[in-house]
Amino acid sequence: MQVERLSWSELVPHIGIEEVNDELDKRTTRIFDDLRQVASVCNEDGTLIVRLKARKNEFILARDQYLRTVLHLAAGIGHTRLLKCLVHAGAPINVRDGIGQTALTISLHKNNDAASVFLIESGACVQEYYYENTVSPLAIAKLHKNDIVEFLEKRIGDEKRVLDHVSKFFPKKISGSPVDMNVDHVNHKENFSRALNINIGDQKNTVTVIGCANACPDIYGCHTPGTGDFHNRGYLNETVARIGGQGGFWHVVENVMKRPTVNPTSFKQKFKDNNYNNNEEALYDYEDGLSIAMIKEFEKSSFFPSKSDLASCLLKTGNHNNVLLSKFKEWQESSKGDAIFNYQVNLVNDLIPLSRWYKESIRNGNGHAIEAVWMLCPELYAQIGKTNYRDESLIHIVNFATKWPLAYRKLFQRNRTVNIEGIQGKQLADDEWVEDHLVYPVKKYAKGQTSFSVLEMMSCSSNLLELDRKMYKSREAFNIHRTRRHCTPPSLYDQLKVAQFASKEEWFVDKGHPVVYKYAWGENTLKGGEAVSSRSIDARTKGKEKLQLEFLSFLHRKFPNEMK
DNA sequence: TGTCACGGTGAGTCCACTGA
DNA sequence: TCAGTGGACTCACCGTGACA
Repeated sequence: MQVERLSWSELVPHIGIEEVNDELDKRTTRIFDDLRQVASVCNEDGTLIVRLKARKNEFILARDQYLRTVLHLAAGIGHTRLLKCLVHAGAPINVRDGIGQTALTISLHKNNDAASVFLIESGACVQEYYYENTVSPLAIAKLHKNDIVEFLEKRIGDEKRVLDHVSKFFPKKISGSPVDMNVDHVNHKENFSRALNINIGDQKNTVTVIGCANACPDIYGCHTPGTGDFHNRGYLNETVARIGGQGGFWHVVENVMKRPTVNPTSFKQKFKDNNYNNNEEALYDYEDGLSIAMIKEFEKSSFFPSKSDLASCLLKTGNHNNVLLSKFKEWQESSKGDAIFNYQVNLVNDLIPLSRWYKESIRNGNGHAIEAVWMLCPELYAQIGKTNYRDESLIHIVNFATKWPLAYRKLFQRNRTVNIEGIQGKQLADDEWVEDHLVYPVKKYAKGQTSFSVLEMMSCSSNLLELDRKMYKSREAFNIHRTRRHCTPPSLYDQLKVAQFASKEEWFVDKGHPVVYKYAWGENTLKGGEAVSSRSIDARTKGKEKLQLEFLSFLHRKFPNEMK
C-alpha cells in the first residue's frame, strides 16, 4: 500500500498497520513543525493568528496515531504562545486524544499555569464527568499543587450553579426503583461515571497500584490492579509443576520426555523466551501420559466393568459412560490409602486440568469460568508459599466479589478477553494482549516521562483500550505468539513414554505406599527412599486451611482503608 | 521442642543506558 | 550533562521442613 498517497480520511480506517501509524505521526509532526516555524518568524501575535487561520484546513485534520492534535502537541512541549494563537485561529479546544487527555490536562501535568488558565478561560471543559476515564483537571492541579487550584474550584462551582439552574427547567426523570442489574442498565454510561480503573499488569503493577490507591485514596482510590489471566496462568502452571515436580514431573521431563528447556528454572523464568509455551506443553503431555497409564491400570483392575455390565448399560443408555464412570470412581476411592496413587491422581484429576480449564476459558472468552479458576488459585499459592501470587489472586477475588462488583460485572460482560478477529476459541487474555500491543505503544506515547507521570497521564484509560483494539484490527497484528514450528516428534510419543514410565513405576497400583518418593532430577542426588516435601501432599486441602488463617491479616494489609 | 538450612519476598543499591 | 529508568544484584526477614 502506498500510504503516502492516501488522504487523511483514507488513512484512518487503516489505523493499526505500522506503516500507516508512522505516516499519521509523520504528517502530524510535519504540520506541527511547520506551525512552530511560522510562530518563530512571526513576532506579532495578530499576524501569527492570521497566518495560522490560513492553514486551518490543514492543521484541523492532523491527528497522530494516538489521536493527538497540534494543540495537544503544543501543550506537550509547553509552547504557550503557539497554543494561544492556535485557539484564536480556531483549533478545537476540548478534543480528547486516544487516552482521554485534553490540551488542558496536559498543560496541568506540565505545571504550565499560564496555558492552563488561558484554556480554562477560553472554554476548556473542567467538569469531572468529561474525564471519566482519566484523572480530572482539579485532581491533577491538586496533585501538583498548581497555583490555579482555587481558580479551578471556583470555575467548577460556577459552572455547577449554572447547570443546576438549567436543570430546573429540564428535570431528568429518575426512577425510585433499586438498581437493576440487567445488561442494558449496566451498559448505561451514567451508572458507571468514573467509578474504577482496572489497571491490567503484572506483579509489580499490582504492588504499585494498590500502594498508590491505599496511600492516596482521594486521588488514586479509583485505581485497582487487575492481575492478568496470562500472568496468572503462568503462576498456576508453575505452582502445579512444583507440586508435581519432586514426585516425578522434573524427573520425567528431563529423563523420559527429554526436554532440556523445561526444568524448575524455566518455570521460575516463565515469561522469558519461549518458556511459557514449552512449560505448558510439557505439563499437558505429562498429564496425558499419566491419564493413559491410569486408564490402563483401571482396565486391569477388578473394578473394570464386566462384559455383561457393559452390555446392560449399553442397552439402557445407548453408551457405556455411566457404568465406566461409576466404576472408575469406585476404583479411585478404593486406592486412596496409597500415598503415591493419591498424589498422582490429584495431579491428573484436579491440578493440571485446572490449568487446561483456564486456558480454554480464556480462548473461548468464558469470563465466568475464568473467575471460577481464580477462586481456586489462592489456596494453591498459599500452600507452596508464593505469598505474592496469593495476594494478587486474593486482591482480584475481593475486587470482583465485594469491592467493585459492578465494574467487574462489566468486565464479565466483555468476557474479560480480547477478540480481535472474531474467531471462536482464539481470544487473548487482556494482559496477554496488553503486553504485546499496549505496553509498547504506551511507552512510545509517554517516552521521556517518569513512572508517576506515565501513570497520571495514562490512567490505563479504557479509551486507549478501545483505540488500540481498532488500531490492531489487522490480521498480522493478531499473530502475537510467534512460536517456532515444531521440529521435534509429535507429543503423542512423549505421552506414551510417560505412560510407560508411570506403569513401570506402578504409580496407579494400590500397594499401600505410606509416602510419596522423590525422583532425582538435574544435579540433585538422592540418598534413597527420600519422601516428597509435605507441602506438595494434599496441597489443596492444606492450602485451604492455611488461607483461612491468613485471610484476615491479608485484608488489613491490602485493604487498610476499607478495613478501618 | 529447639536449631539450623533453605528458599521466597521485598526493599534497597548499583550501574549501564537513554533521551531531553 | 544530567535525570530517570530498569535490570541485576544484595541483604534482612520470615516461614517451612528436616533433624537431633
